[in-house]
Amino acid sequence: MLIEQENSVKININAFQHDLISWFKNEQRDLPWRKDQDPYKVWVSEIMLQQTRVDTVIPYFNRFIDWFPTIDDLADADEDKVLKAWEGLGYYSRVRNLQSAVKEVKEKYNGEVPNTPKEIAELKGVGPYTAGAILSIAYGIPEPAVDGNVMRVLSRILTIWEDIAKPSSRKIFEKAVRELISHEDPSSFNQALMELGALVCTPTSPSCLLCPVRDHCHAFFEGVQTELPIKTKKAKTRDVQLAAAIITDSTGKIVIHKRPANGLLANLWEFPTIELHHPIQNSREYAVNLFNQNHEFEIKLEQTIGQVDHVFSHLVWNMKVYTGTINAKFQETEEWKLVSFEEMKEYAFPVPYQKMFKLYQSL
DNA sequence: AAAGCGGGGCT
DNA sequence: AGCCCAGCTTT
Repeated sequence: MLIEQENSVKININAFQHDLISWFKNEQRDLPWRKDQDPYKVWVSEIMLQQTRVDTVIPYFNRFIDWFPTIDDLADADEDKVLKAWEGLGYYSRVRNLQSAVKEVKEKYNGEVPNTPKEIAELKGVGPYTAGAILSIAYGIPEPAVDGNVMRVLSRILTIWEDIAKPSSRKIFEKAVRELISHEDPSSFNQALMELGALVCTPTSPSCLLCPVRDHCHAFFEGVQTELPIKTKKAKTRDVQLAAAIITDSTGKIVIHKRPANGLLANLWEFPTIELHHPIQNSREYAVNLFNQNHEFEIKLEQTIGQVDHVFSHLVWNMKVYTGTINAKFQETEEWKLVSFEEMKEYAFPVPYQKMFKLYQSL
C-alpha cells in the first residue's frame, strides 16, 4: 500500500510499520516504565521525560513510584514531599500540575485515568504529545505522540523541510503519523519512532547504516539526512546578578525561605537572596542594606565565600555568596524557617542553592 | 507566535 | 559556547 504525502514522498506503509516495529521489539531498552502498562506509571514517566533524557529520568522514576505507588498516594501527598521527589529534575511546574491533575482524576474519574483524547487533554500539564503517548501506550489507541524525536525522524524519512521550531509545524507531523501509524500496535509504533530517534536517528551523525528503516528514508536516499530537520535558533540568555547568604542563628540553624507560588522555581526553598539590579549595587555594603530593607529581621553579613554561576534555559544567575548571622528578632513563618543540617534534607532546593550549600560546607 | 520554565550531557 | 533533550502554559 502506497500513500502520497503532500510533498509527493511515497512510503510503503505496511513495510515501514513492520520494519520499524520489528526493530523496536528486538532492540528496545529495558526501562522501568515498560514493565507494565499501568496508565498512572505511563503518565508519570511521560511527564518526567518532557525535555529530559531517559538516563536522567530512570532513578527519579523509580523513587517517585516507590514514594507514590498509586494515584491515591500522589493525590494525598504533601506538596513539599512531591517537590522533594522532583528536586534536581527541573521544570517543577510539571510535578505541581501532575499532582493537581491526579487529584482531578481521583475525584472526577474515580481514580481511573481517562482514555478519550478530549478528557485526557483537559488534564493539567497534559499537552498534545503526552495525551497521545498515554492513549497509545497505556490504552492502545492510535493517536499521534509527536515529540522532538518524532519530528526529527519523520522530517528525514519524508523529507519535510518545515521549521520544527515553529509551533504550527507539529500539525504537519501529526498528520503524517495518522497516515503511518499501525492500528494493530499503536503503542509499539509510537515508541519505536522515539526509540529510533534516541538510538539511531540522532540529531548529529545519525547511524544510517544501522537504521532498520533506511530503505524507506528519503533523506538518506538523497543524502540530506544531516541537513534535516530544519530548526531555527532561539534567543540567547540574559544575565542576572544576585547576592545570596547562608545565615545562621546562635545555635547554628540556617535561615531558609520558600519561593513564591508562581514563576521561576515556584514553591521551592532557597537561602535569602536579593537581585542586584545595577552594577553599582554589586558591592557587599549594598547587599547588606538591601537584605535588611527587604526583611523584617536584621541580617549581618560576615564574609564573602565565593561565587556560584548557574545556567537556566532562558537566563544565567551570577550569585555572590555570603555568610552571616541574624539577631534574636527572627521569627519563623510559613515561608521563613530556621532549620538544622538534618532538617534541610526535608526541603527541596534547586540546584544553584545546592551548589551554594556545597561551597559553604567546603570551607 | 513568542516567551517563561531546569538541568545535564554532548559536541 | 551552543545545542538538544519522550513539552506545556501563559501572555
